[in-house]
Amino acid sequence: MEHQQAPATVRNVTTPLPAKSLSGGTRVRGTRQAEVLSAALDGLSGFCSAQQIHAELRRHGERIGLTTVYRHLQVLSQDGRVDTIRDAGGEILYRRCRSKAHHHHLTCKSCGRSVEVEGGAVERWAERVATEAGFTNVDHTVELFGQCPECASA
Amino acid sequence: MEHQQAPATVRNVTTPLPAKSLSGGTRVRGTRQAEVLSAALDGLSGFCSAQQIHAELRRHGERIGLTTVYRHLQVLSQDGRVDTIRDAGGEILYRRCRSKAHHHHLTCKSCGRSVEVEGGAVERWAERVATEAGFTNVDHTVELFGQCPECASA
DNA sequence: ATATCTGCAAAGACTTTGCAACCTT
DNA sequence: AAGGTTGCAAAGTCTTTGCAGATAT
Repeated sequence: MEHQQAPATVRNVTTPLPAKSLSGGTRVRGTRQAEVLSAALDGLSGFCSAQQIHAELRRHGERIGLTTVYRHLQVLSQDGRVDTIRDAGGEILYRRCRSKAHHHHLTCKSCGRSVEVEGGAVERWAERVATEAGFTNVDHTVELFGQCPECASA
Repeated sequence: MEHQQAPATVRNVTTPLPAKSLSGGTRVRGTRQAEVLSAALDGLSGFCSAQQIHAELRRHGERIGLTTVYRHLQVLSQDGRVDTIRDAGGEILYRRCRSKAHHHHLTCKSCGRSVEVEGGAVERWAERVATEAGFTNVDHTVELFGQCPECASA
């Protein structure tokens, strides 16, 4: 997986290409599995692993293979339609992007729910620190973990 | 996979290594492997995976098994004597801690070298954002990646 | 002498790939 | 009918564990 911020040397001028009727939701090939997976992602409030999502779908009686789940999530993340992070165990966790802009996540350690936070300040800090060290083309990963209000009171 | 980053010239510094009398609770046995691995870590300027370190040691003629490297690194990280991060591929990367205080890393995507950066600004930002969302007991992970001066000019 | 440490082989966990059957267009 | 899609099985990664033999104190 490549963490590459948009290179400043992008000469690829606007080529919208709305081609397919990408009406808001997912439009790939109208397969049952694709839709079901998409719906599952919409229902998620926090990050989940491919295996968790798969298990959940099966539990609901859906007929879908783990391979398919992995393949869809892979494509979706490459297209930037889902965010991915890695948990402590190295598993990849997925979550549908809410905002299109660059952002970070504040995830609850207990329930897994997460909120997207705007990180202008961090962005500027990263840029500054990098410049001071002579580094260029800087990219960054930032994740916040804590306990959400609900879990804290419980 | 082709994780050919970090040249990580492991200098075979025959560190004197004070006569194995670790104060405190941890008692380590003075084995050749343990010393060699420790020396390798001291020579690292950036993060390296267990496999890279192992390969490097073997290249230098050291007789040490991959299992042993993994086991030592595991213990060292639990004791907080080495930092660990995960690369994009999910591999665990290790590096001897330089400063004891809380800090973050700015790592070169090309050569793997890294510098520790002080993150007061981020800490404050994280705290503020978390509080605004009602979260408590907040923790965070921040990693910066870019291209160092040397690699940029090369 | 003996509690540890080593390291090969095998097991585990997660993810990707090969490929024949299946389904949508 | 054509071509993308699916999913089982097998392969591939990185990492951990079982256990017998080697080693430090």
